[in-house]
Amino acid sequence: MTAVPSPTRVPSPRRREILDAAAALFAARGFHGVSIEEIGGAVGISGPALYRHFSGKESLLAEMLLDISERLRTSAVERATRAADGREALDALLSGQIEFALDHPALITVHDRELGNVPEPERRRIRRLQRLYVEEWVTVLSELYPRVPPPRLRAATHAVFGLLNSTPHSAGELPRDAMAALLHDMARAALAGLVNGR
Amino acid sequence: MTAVPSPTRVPSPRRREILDAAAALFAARGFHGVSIEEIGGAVGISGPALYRHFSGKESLLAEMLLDISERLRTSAVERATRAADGREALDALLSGQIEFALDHPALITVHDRELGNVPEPERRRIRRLQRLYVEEWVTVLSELYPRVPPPRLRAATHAVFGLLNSTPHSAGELPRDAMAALLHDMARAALAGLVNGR
DNA sequence: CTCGGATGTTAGTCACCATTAACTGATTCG
DNA sequence: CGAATCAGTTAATGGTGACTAACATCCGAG
Repeated sequence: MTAVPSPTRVPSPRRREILDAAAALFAARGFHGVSIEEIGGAVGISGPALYRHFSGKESLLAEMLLDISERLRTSAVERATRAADGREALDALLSGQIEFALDHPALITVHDRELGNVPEPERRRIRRLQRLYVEEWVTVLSELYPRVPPPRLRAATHAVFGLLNSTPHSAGELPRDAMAALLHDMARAALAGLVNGR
Repeated sequence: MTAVPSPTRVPSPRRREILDAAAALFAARGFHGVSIEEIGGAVGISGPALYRHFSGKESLLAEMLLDISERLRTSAVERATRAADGREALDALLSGQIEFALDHPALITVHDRELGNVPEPERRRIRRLQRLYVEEWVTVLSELYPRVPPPRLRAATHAVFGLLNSTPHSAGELPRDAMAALLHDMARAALAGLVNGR
């Protein structure tokens, strides 16, 4: 009985390597469009060897999404609490999400595409983390725009995520720094437009 | 030899029904995550009966994406040419995209998710239509913001699409009209932020 | 030195799935 | 009345793919 390492806190480099390769493949052709054999091939081992590292294809996906959700949320909490005021907190959240989206477009893609393929125990946990991440933003925004009701802020948050996560679509259009600045400015303006209305 | 009706201009109600059901399923679990049997089941017929209407699963997807791309683009061209000035044209484009995104979230989802699963002759056509759609926006925007270089406008356009297409994520947050107005305002503000910079 | 665990490999197995074949009942139209 | 076409049905077929089994190799302790 070879114990498959569960969500341990010290992931072997191999596991991470596999997760990265799988993310790129899933982003390109979708979870069901990629075979175990291909994922293995992408890291130089072949097919069933993956079962030495993950208990199955679905749990590989689950761990991938769980990891992404956790990284996003903990980073958000850290950044928001470090900030002095609301405006600074918002900028910190924006920078965090933009950095992540620019550094890991494949993860962004998989993250909002493949939740429906995660089996049920983990699906709930991922959803929970995603909700917490959104609520982190809503909290910051409601300090900044106290007159805007929370459902509106939630919708606005999702809209901003959509804006920031457009990076996989506008891949080579601009150099990284210019893209980061553009997204930051547009997002901030969009949120300001929230309160100005028409 | 039963002639399978190709992209005809008068789609039978049955075809449309099948396309709608398939779109919902693809949006939920991805192209390869849905079986022919399920698609048939969703419209009350079973499995192979689909081949009376489409020549295969891939061509079903191809037709779906082609139809979406065409609707988006022709609507954009019509609206833009009908408008009096740049500002009006932009508002018309915004309204069109928002209306579509609110009415057909599943189509939006499939549209930017599944292009990679369309076989090659049609893939090119779809890409072409998508590019034309983007260029329609870029044209309008470059009239409105003549000092902003086109690559920047293109990136901004993708960002705005991301913002507007967030509707599948913020499903029940707001009533439809409020959501439409919110998205419109945020998008316009985001684009204005394009030129103001910081 | 050797034993055990970690990490691979190749060769099944078993399910599922897209597609085709063969057949059936309606409806239309000549 | 037919005959053809339309729109279904159920029963193969063939391929692919996730997962398991059995076997090999490499190391690092004891």
